[in-house]
Amino acid sequence: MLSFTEENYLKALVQLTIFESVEEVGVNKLASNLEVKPATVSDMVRKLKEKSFVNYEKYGKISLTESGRLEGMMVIRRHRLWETFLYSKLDFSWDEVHELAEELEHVHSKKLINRLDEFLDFPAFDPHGDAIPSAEGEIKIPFRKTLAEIDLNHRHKVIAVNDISSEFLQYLDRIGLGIGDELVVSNKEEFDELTTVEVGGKSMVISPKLAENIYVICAKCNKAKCDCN
Amino acid sequence: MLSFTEENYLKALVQLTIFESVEEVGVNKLASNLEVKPATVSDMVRKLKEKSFVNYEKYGKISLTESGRLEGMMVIRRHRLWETFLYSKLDFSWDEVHELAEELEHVHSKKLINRLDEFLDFPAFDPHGDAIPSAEGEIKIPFRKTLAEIDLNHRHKVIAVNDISSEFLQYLDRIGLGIGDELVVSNKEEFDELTTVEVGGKSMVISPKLAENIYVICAKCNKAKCDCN
DNA sequence: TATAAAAGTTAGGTTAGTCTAACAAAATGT
DNA sequence: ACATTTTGTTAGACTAACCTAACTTTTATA
Repeated sequence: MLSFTEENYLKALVQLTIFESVEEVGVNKLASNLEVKPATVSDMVRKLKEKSFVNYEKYGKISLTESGRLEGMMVIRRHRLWETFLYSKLDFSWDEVHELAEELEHVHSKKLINRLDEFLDFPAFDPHGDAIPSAEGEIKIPFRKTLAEIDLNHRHKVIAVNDISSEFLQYLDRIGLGIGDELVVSNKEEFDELTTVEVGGKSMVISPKLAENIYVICAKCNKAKCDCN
Repeated sequence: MLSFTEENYLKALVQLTIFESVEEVGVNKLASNLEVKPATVSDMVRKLKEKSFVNYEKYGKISLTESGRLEGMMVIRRHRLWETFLYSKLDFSWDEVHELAEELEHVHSKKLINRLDEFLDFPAFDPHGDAIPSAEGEIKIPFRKTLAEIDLNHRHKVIAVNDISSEFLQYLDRIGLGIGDELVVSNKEEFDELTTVEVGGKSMVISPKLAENIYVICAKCNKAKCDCN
């Protein structure tokens, strides 16, 4: 069984490679991410290599093996499911949940986490709008963009919101925008950064602040990093 | 902040002293309870004494200080609340919950555990029928008796059951006995240990096996150790 | 009450995960 | 292409929690 520490290394590696769309990462970067010294990482990486969780050669870069990737993903799955639980069942605010989930994520039990998943009704995203990996360690929609970042006239779908306070959700409700809606940005005003959005045959103007809090993916290829231009 | 290990020592001390109604306990007993060697306990107890969690003199007995008692009680509170959560919300069976709660009990957050308490509707007992300490570290009904142990003609209330398998609960249902019911033992047969119980105006005969699995308290003073004879 | 048994302590060793300090390799920039 | 900077490694040390083996104190019993 993996130790608390080993799990944190694998989680950090997933975040620094897979979530950043790069293959490998250096010792220094991993060390600063984990807030330990490079010397410590050097040692630990040797241990993780022996256990076949990473590929590594002296003075080289670190990359995850398949089993390392899976273990790291499982930690992230647990983290995000617990965050969702704390937020949606125990009424914690979205900014409180991370710290607690750092502890809860290390409880190892596939059964527990799958039951929790079911109890939460198989959520796709955590309260920060990050996708929750499946029990198989897959993230269907790994990358997000905000409404503020997408190209004009390209059909997108709302998948999550960043600020999930009830006021924010009520505001979205009032203007008629919700998770799952498909939309197109028809105009972005340089001068005041107002974004015009077409949704459900209607047109609405959205502030930069609002746009930055709405996550979308390409409606056609179901990815944020899409190439279906 | 207390370490995982220190918490386990304090939890064990609560179980070996308070729950057994004794003041103090020896190194060997604590060691065997924790499944470590006496030498290890000797060291650790010195550390706990420095932190004022226990009273201890060389070659003497170990007892909890008030702060040690409180910390130990908090671990048990967390353990029992998580067990209740796993059992009543995630559909784990009563024999599966203990192991998982051993891990969950070490997540430190007063806020989390109090929210969980609220979410579970302030349960008084965990799925094994053990009382859950309050946020102040108190157990209102610290001692339990089974139906097999109580005096004749003294009104008691069913507070919990030991075996909480669905078959057992279904059996209780069939014979018409449930949590909260008030009853009186009208007869105990020496020969075959059958117990006759009066409940809701009806009389029923109960096997020793069943009686040992039903926890009761005195209906008048709400305690198992009652003096209202 | 002397002595054997039980209970407890101490000394020294191990492992995981961290550190600092000194060193080595690789990358970068004129 | 060489010097400098960046990056990574190694050696040696520390702490927490455990161990074994040898020793000491307390307790129980013949």
